[in-house]
Amino acid sequence: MDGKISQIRLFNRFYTAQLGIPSNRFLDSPYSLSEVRVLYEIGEHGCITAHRLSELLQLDKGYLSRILKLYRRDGIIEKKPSDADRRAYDIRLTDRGKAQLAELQRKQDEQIRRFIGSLRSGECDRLISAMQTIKRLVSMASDNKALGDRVTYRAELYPGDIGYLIHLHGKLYAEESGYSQAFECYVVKTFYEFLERYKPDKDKVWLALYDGEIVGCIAIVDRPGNEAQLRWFLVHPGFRGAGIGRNLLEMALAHCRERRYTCVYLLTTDIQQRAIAMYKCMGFRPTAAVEVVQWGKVLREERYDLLLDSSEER
Amino acid sequence: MDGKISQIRLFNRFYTAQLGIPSNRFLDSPYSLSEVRVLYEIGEHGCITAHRLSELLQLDKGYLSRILKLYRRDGIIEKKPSDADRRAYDIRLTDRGKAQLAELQRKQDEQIRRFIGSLRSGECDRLISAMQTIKRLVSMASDNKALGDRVTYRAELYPGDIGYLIHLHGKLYAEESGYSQAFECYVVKTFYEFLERYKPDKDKVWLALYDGEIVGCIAIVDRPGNEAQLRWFLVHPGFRGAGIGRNLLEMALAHCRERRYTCVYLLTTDIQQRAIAMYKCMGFRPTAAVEVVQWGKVLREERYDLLLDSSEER
DNA sequence: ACAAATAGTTGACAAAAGCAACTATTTGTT
DNA sequence: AACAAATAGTTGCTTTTGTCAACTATTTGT
Repeated sequence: MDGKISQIRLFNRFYTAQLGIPSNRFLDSPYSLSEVRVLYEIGEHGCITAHRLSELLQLDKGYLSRILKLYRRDGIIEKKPSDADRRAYDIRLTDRGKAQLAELQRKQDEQIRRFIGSLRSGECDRLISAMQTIKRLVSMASDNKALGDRVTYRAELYPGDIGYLIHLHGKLYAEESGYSQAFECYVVKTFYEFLERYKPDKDKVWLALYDGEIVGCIAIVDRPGNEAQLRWFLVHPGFRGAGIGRNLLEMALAHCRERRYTCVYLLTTDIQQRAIAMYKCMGFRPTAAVEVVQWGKVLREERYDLLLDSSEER
Repeated sequence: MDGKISQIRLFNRFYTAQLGIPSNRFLDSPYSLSEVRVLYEIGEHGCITAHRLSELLQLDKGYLSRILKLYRRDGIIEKKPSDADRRAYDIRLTDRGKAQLAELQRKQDEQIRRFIGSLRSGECDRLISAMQTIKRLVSMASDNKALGDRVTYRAELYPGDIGYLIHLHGKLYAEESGYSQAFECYVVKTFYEFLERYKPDKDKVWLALYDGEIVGCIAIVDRPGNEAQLRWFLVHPGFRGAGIGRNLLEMALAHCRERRYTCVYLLTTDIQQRAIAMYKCMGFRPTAAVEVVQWGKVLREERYDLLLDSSEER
């Protein structure tokens, strides 16, 4: 945790240094940084009052008043008394002001262009997506919005999803349970078999997505004897404890009830205590167990079953 | 491209606003932002001259001189004439100065802690990794370092790699060539078959990594009759044109020569013109072709062969 | 050996930002 | 409806922040 904090502190320091923050005469324009920020903000809002501006930019209203006076003198903005409140004025950019703003943006763009000129497109894409990530997370941290609201679910597979699911299984089981590479090979095999005899009307995969990336999944595989197997249940460690696992499980079991399966079973190992607790909570009961040496570990492979009473459906 | 630039411009604006840049009385300390930046910089260097400080922080030397005077008055720093240059002074923090700096960092950390308090660990990890990405890319853009230097190669598979390779194939072929999901299933199958009869001494996979992430790969699969098949050749679109593909191909072919294969062949489709050009350039020649309807497209599947003359080895 | 450059200091000054008092209006309370 | 409290905006005054140029003491280059 402390490491994370100092990382952020370092980034802030780095970025302020990069931007060369305390720079006046912003980009050769006759205006200072604060003045330019005002210009941008007016441009963004189209029409705005001084009070709102000072709120948004955290500027002293006296100071702001002077900046606006300057802009009016230069023909950048025009003020007209607000209809709603005759103490206040609606401020908007004149054509000249719009031109000035466009010119500023052009200069800034030019600077950025030169700056990223040496980056390859893939690197540039990474830069931008990293910036968007920060923007989103930073505004989220202040919004204090719950994680659950930012996670979406999808019951469809898009190209790349299967590979990513295999990737997650291989990576997370290696990191968390010390499984060897052989486990990932096994996962490839299970997916291969699944895809070989995939029945779209019966088999189903649900994904939990955060910011477009898969952070959880679950699947139901049709088995002989009107049974269903629950597979590939996984939630990314950084996103656990927010009910994502529960949501996935509930979606999968709802599907099983709807399809009138008589029984849902799953195979797991004694290492997956967190998942097992959740299975038990949903009504699964252990029905078989066997010791195996697999994936570089000695494991107790367990089977859990949940009998579905379709009469509950009424 | 213009979209990328405006994204970056927006981020800069957003982040400066977030940091609340023009704030004096930094974090309730008796010092201003500029003064604190000086304090940080001295702390970081341990011992530094005023000239170097003004260079690093882009501060006027007169202004800096006054800041240092203030710090000396407050017992934050001590100056002693430099041994090397008697015009200059070595500046270091006193114990009191170190305490002051630590206190500042503590306050800043506290602020950050409160700030990220509402984030889940996975989100926080994303935030930090995004910040590191930006830091790295931004310093790289000014370093003007070539991409090639930032890409590493690895001839070993770690857990998660296979899944990620399948993911990349599924995603990129869908995006670039319009292949359907079925293609990814096919890739899963090819990997399944590969892993089933994997011969560590003969079969080989090479990965190109950028910032720890796979951006390219190639593999050699042992085939009957002393032949080798070249498979899964791929370079992430954002990283093409930097010689990564060529490097991968050369590594793979060097391996084939070393293992004294008589022939290397590969299967591709007419859509992959970019790869085909590279194959041809390395000496591959078309040997067979067949029209197929596959993966949602009508494709011309082509086979290319490269005969290896082991006498060249001498 | 001597001109040019460099590290640091200081005085004078301009720009940026904050504070408080003031006017004109609106809002809320009884 | 009357009136106190709050709000939008302006202005004068102040402090803080930062710039510029002149100056001293030393080092560097030729």
